[in-house]
Amino acid sequence: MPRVSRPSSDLPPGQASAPTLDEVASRAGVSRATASRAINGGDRVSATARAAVEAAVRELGYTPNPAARSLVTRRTDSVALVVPEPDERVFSDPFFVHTLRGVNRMLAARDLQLVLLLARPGDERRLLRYLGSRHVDGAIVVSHHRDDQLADHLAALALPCAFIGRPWTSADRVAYVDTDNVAGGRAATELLIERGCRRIATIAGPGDMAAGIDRLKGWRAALRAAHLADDLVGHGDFTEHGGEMAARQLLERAPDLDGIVAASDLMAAGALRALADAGRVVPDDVAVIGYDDVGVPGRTTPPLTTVRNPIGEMAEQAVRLLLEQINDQRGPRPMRVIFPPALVRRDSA
Amino acid sequence: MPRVSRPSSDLPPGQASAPTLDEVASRAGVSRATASRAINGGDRVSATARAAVEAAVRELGYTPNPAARSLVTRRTDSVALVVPEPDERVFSDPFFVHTLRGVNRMLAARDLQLVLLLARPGDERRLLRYLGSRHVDGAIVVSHHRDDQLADHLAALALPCAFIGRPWTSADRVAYVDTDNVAGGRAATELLIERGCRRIATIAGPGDMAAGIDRLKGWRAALRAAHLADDLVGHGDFTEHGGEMAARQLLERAPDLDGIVAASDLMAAGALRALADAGRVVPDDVAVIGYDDVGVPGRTTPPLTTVRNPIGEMAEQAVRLLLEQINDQRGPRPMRVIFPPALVRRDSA
DNA sequence: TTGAAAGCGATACCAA
DNA sequence: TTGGTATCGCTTTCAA
Repeated sequence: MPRVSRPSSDLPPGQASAPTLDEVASRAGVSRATASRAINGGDRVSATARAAVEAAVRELGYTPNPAARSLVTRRTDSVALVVPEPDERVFSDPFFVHTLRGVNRMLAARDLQLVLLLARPGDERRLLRYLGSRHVDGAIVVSHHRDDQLADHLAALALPCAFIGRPWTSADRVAYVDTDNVAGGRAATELLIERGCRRIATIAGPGDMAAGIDRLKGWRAALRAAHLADDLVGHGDFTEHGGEMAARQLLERAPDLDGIVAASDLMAAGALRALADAGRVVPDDVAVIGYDDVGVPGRTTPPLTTVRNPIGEMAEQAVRLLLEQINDQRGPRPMRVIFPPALVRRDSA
Repeated sequence: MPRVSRPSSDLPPGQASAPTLDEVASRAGVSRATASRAINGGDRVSATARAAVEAAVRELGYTPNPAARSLVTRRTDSVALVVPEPDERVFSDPFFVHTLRGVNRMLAARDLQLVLLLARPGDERRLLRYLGSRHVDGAIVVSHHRDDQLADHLAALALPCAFIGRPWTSADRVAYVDTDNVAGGRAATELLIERGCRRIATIAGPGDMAAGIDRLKGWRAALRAAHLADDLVGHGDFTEHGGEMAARQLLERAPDLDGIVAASDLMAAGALRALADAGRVVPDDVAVIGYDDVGVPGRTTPPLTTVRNPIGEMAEQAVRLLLEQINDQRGPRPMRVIFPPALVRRDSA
């Protein structure tokens, strides 16, 4: 049992109720309307009035009541980041963490607050209810899975939204940013082929996420174009452990494999570990290439060659797409930004 | 350059403006007041009226406007989770991730929304402005550092708040939950002593966090009580990499060390790696003990003996402390809940 | 440039 | 149990 203690205290009796605009106005000797203008747009206010209001604001420590404000502006100045992930896996993936930080930074720059919506499968109703009641001006959705049908629901809500990563359904009805994952998978595979690999496996991502499917498709296309076998498919869940397990199995199935295309850096790192355990030298015996290029690649042994996902720009564009919808009163409308993949060569391939 | 495309679309013209309580009321054939009662408290409403209102709500897809509601209730029904961490490190620490999830779960159970406030050092003003303007009903603060003086500021704001981990300052003015880190550090060290270790090092946490300092203090107390040397102090930053580096240095300084007390599991995992590289067998050559017991310990080789931090319960109690303040109109008042440490024996010590 | 006044959409008091 | 109405704090016409 925990120890609970409650020190005796003689704190001030209650919360000093926050000052209102009225108080600011009367202290500044102007009307509430003028005070409001001085604080906001600032247009059409005399310098004297503005100065007086600003002084009053400072002296009183005034902050506008956000509820009152958004009741009339119909803006909440906050944006939801929706993460439809049941478990904590998402937080251990640098891709997601950097996305979160990128989005947060872009929003902060525009004085918008991020509201984190962690949605477990059962929470979906809650989630939609929250979004539906306009607590937020819009939503950014990451790590989207096949079954949540989030895009359908959001499109139906007519709530401005932007997906990071192409949604499974309603891709023509909602805005999203993505990289060309097919091209990325293909480029990664072609690099190994050029290097001389002939027995190339892949560790694919989850089958219920667009990125996983697309990168696999790119791998397959490259192999077929080169008339190489495309039977070596392992499956991981974007985690390091999953990548390690998958690599072990692949090595068992095909001891002659000489290349691995992993659908994420974390999985590639796991594969490196499995290869080291098996006594294979990277890249001489087996070349390995990852995906994402964030956080992981510099720290592995050897440093990972990978396909770069421009996370910062993706977050930036997602916020831009969202704001366009929020500001254009016409409501949600589809738009997409697709980034080309970029190979980053280090030492693993 | 990214590819931008904007498919032609013929979407519905604009957002159907959300239905208001008035519309619900008139559709149900009752007054707005009755409709409000039926939807909320539900007390003092006839069964007929209630049924009519509920039907109207369903047909119209009505959701209360949160801004209007909180303008009068003076509640926002949302709570901030404040994370004063400059970098993404915090997200790679399972301790933090589980705390986040625990808090989110407890809040969701009470229909409160979590608002994530990631505060970089420069953002401190922004942060306080946000909290000061009563966007949220209260705040939970984790991963608190010496320099941010957050506790002082929050106490001054008179905003209900609860810290997870004892705050540096104002510990007597704000509520917090914590584990007894001194006792934990001591217990961990005593375990190694009982095991027969005589040259025991520690990898301490950051010097600007209470948990880091306290665990170090416990380690020192145990060694002194046993008349053993307490000179082997390494420093890490709660990361695996930091733990590995610290362990390497310690091994160099004291090749005869036979025990390591790490202030977090992640750092212990790093130490395990360093020891393996150095050819030391754990626990026979060197016993290792971690701290936290979440995520990491089962996955290391060998599995980590550690000190358990009851994260779930801590999150639960933090939310409870916060809600007590929110519901008792008397405003913030200090309270603490301290959990006793619990050793979890596995194979590393 | 300024101020008076009309909402925004809910809750809650008070009579009925 | 119900309905009328004041109120929450702010923005935004509309006249002056």
